[in-house]
Amino acid sequence: MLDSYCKVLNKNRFKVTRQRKAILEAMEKAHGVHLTADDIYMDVKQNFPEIGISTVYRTLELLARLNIVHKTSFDEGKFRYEFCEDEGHYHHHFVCNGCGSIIEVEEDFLHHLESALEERGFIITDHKVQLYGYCPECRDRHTE
Amino acid sequence: MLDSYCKVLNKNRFKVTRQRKAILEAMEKAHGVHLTADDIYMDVKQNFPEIGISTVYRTLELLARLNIVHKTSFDEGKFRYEFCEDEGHYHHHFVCNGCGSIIEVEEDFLHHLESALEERGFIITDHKVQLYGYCPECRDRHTE
DNA sequence: CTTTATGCAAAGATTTTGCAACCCG
DNA sequence: CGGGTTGCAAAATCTTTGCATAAAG
Repeated sequence: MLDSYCKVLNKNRFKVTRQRKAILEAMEKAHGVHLTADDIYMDVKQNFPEIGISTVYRTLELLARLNIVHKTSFDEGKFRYEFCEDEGHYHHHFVCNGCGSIIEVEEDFLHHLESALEERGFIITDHKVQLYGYCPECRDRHTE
Repeated sequence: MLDSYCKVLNKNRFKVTRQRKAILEAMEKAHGVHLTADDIYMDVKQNFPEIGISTVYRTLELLARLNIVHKTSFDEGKFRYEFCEDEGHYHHHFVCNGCGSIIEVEEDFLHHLESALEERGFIITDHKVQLYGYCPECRDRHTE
């Protein structure tokens, strides 16, 4: 798992440093949880006090560029990061208005999502869908 | 339109100030566009140079609490604001990876959304779904 | 060894807050 | 009038950047 990420780094001629390994390990340890840069910084710092927060940001940006981690905003004014493979290509989350907990959701369509969650005792008050891609104007520039 | 928002302010014992009216007008003028606080600040400043950016933030926060505007992040590191009524309760957006333009989408389910957009010449590369509400633990506290 | 990566500190960007002056109702 | 509201400046957050030093390959 961790090794495969290191291979991706090597393959792209990026160095596998202690810091990068520590960050990947911290994220692996918190599997399924959406971490902020600061969450990761605090965790890595325990065993690696010299690490700087800028290294964490730079590493996360690199991992995002390599499609190893996914960077998302849950409308909190900061970003959270998770491994891409945790949910494949698409991202379905439930955000609790009460405690702010973020829960992964598996189903494919919204009405399924909602009724499945409500059967499990959740109350859905709102949802948001964001599609990403290329609009007709940018399409040709992209496919060239 | 603007009047109805002022009524909501009055009804909740908030004052209808020149600044609040100017901010609502700026948002109405840009109907359908998702504005940042700074977009609104810059626009209002043209006819109202004394306005402060903190007034814009405080007003937007108030309007969001009153369900007049909706505050969302499009993963840009800042928030954007739009009138709630523009799309009812739910929020469907298309974000172009090329130019960053944000386009409203009407349909109700993801597969419909995607095929409809692709028929119109869009390329969909990714999507994100976020549901908001209460998890079973927070549910009772909320419905009390 | 050479190049990339790091840590620190400083800067940027966005948003929030304290407080005296101001103005809506 | 009186209390909510504003503008300003300063602070708080989160994130990025410049640069000399360190370390990976």
